[in-house]
Amino acid sequence: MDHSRTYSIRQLSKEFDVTARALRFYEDKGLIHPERKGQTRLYSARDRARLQLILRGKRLGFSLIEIHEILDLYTPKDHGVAQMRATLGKYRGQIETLKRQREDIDAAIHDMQDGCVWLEGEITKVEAENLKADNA
Amino acid sequence: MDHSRTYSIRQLSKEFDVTARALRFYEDKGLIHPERKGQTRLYSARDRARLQLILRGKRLGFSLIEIHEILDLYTPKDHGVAQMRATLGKYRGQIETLKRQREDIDAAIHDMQDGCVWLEGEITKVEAENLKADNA
DNA sequence: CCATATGTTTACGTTGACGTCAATGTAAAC
DNA sequence: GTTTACATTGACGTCAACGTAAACATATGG
Repeated sequence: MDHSRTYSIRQLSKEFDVTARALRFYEDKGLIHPERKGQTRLYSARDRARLQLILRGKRLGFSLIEIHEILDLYTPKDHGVAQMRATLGKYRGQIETLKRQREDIDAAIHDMQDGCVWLEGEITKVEAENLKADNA
Repeated sequence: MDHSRTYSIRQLSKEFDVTARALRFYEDKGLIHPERKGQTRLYSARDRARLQLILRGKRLGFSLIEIHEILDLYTPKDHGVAQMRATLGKYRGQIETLKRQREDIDAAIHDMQDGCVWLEGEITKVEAENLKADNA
């Protein structure tokens, strides 16, 4: 994890399996701010980290706007205690959101596991009947 | 949880805070199939349960198409052992998907909690400095 | 009897998140 | 030097997931 190297748009898009178009789109929406060497974009390790956060946010079903707000929480801006307290509140709100989401996931996993157990039972049932029929 | 009663479109939309338009849309996409008394829709407890699953899927960031496939897993269709085995595979795949998603969530929660701790530290730091300045 | 509330279908509008060109630049490879 | 590969910026297209508006039926209370 070399912190000083840079990445081309192709390298990043390949590594994370997103299109270059998507990366430019994220930049357009203010989610990443890669440097420019002339015209071409140079992504830093920090940009890479932000991209990881973006993609994780997407996997969790957040919109780009929401992800933008989340990313803002990661960029330190110490504008007085009041601001910091407000940011702290946002952190906690975000944690609550995520926890609720985890409850949803846990419920879904349990449902699916119950379904698995039931289905396995049904399959063994049918197989038992097939055996009985074979022996008749 | 009376299993025999029915719900109007308004009742459901109010209870789950979705518009009637959305409910009709979900029906259009084949996600729910309420009965009709004449023209008007009558939602059963089963439809209500499916709606819950739909909304949970949405909260988890699944598309309506994906949710449709998930819902299919909930509707029993015993078409031979081969089909059941295939369905079992889909169940397990879905479980894996959900578990990966939970790892994402856990990571995000940890990040946010780290951020909280750090921010709390910064705030107390600044407060300490303010105190020092007051005593000077 | 009429207003109000709730229901319906059909159709077009909108927003988000990109995809898909087109026209152009640049840099390495042959 | 020219082809090849990858870069750029617009501009328009597209798909999902609804919103919104029009035009109408049904029923219920005052």
